[in-house]
Amino acid sequence: MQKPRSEPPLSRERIVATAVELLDAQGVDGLTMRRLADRLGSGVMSLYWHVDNKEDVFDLALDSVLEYGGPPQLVEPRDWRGEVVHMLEDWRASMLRHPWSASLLPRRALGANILSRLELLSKTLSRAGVADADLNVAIWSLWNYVMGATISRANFDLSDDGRADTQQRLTGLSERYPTIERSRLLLDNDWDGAFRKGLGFLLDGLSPRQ
Amino acid sequence: MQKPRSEPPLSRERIVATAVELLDAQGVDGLTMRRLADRLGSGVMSLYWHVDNKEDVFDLALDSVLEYGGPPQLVEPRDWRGEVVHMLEDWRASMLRHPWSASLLPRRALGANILSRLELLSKTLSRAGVADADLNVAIWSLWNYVMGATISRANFDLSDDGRADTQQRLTGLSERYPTIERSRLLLDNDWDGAFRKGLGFLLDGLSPRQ
DNA sequence: AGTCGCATGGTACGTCGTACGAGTCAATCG
DNA sequence: CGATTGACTCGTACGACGTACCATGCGACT
Repeated sequence: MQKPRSEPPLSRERIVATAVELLDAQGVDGLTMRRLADRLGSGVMSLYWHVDNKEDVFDLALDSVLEYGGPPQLVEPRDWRGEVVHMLEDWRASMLRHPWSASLLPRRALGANILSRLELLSKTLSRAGVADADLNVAIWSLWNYVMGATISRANFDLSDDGRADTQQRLTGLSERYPTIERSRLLLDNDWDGAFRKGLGFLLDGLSPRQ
Repeated sequence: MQKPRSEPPLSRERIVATAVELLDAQGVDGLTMRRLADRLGSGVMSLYWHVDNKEDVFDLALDSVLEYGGPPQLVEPRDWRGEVVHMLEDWRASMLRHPWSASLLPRRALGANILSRLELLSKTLSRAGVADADLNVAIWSLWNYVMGATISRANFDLSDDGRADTQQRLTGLSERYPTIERSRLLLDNDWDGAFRKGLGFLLDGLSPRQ
């Protein structure tokens, strides 16, 4: 008589993967150690052999979601703008696939995958001829832009339940915020286009002057 | 024999103000309904008469910290760039005075004070001659930049306890992230300067073309 | 056979958010 | 004047949480 052979043994990787599943399904508040253990078919305290504490799980889950595969071969290696845009759009897409990551990131330290992306960004801009004095500013500006855009967007996804809500809240406020209303700022759904266009403007500003 | 006359009556305002104090002192996880009630000299459940639940407290505290007094009289009314910069720097400063706000913002809906700032931004850019088609993109780009910059900065404040930590972690990683190391990206402390400079680049990119 | 590491998980403690309902007190009404 | 009402306060209690502590099982090595 052996165990139902249902579950492979616990491991850090399996825990993290399952945590990501749970976060995707239930959001930040939906992840509890008990639920996580349930899904893994293990006892709660067994997790603590592989993981320091719940914060650790958050850190690992977040970093695991931010891996970058690198630019596609299609891109000309000299096309620094294309490389930067590709990496940043991939970054944003990764986070939007897991909206909880946006609300988690502000409280967590920089994981390995974030540092890799920053390193790549740094190298690319440097090769593109951005002056050393401007390099850090450029990197932070791009990073900030992506972070802000992603967080705003993810936030809207969460707080809108089906748009009708916002629609209503806004018409109630339209006389107090006329310009917002007129420009339909909060109803414009073309997030991807806006992201790309704004990124373009930012890169325009950052480009080495001729 | 009367009560020690120590505490004024409960009110929504007093609750929010005390919540902000507590958040300032103890951070996001330091705010509990019990501690809040203690500080107010009241019973825990009394809070629930004035406030829906803990989430509500977070929302109110956040919005209360983001009020904007408007630009100083010194600024030429035609100086749209100055106005925008002033408002955005004030925004950033307000949030950095209360670092918990940065980690709270990503999960909350837009409060009245945030909408006011967006409205002001919108109006100013519109008057400055930004094309209608670019207006939303411009607003979001600026908002995103400020959000990202502030969140990153607040996060560093929290996670660095005294810098020595980061210093050490980084020297361990210097061979893996050479460009970051070389540019001293994570050790450069001139956050304010970087913010202003990056904002300048962004505004350059957004400025109406001549 | 005995020992030792890795790995698992049951029990229990302290803390949390908050539902429920009983209590106080001033203003209002018959 | 007593009765009623509404605004407000709060003690108790419940279920869920993170995790400290400790007992147990298991394969490898002596």
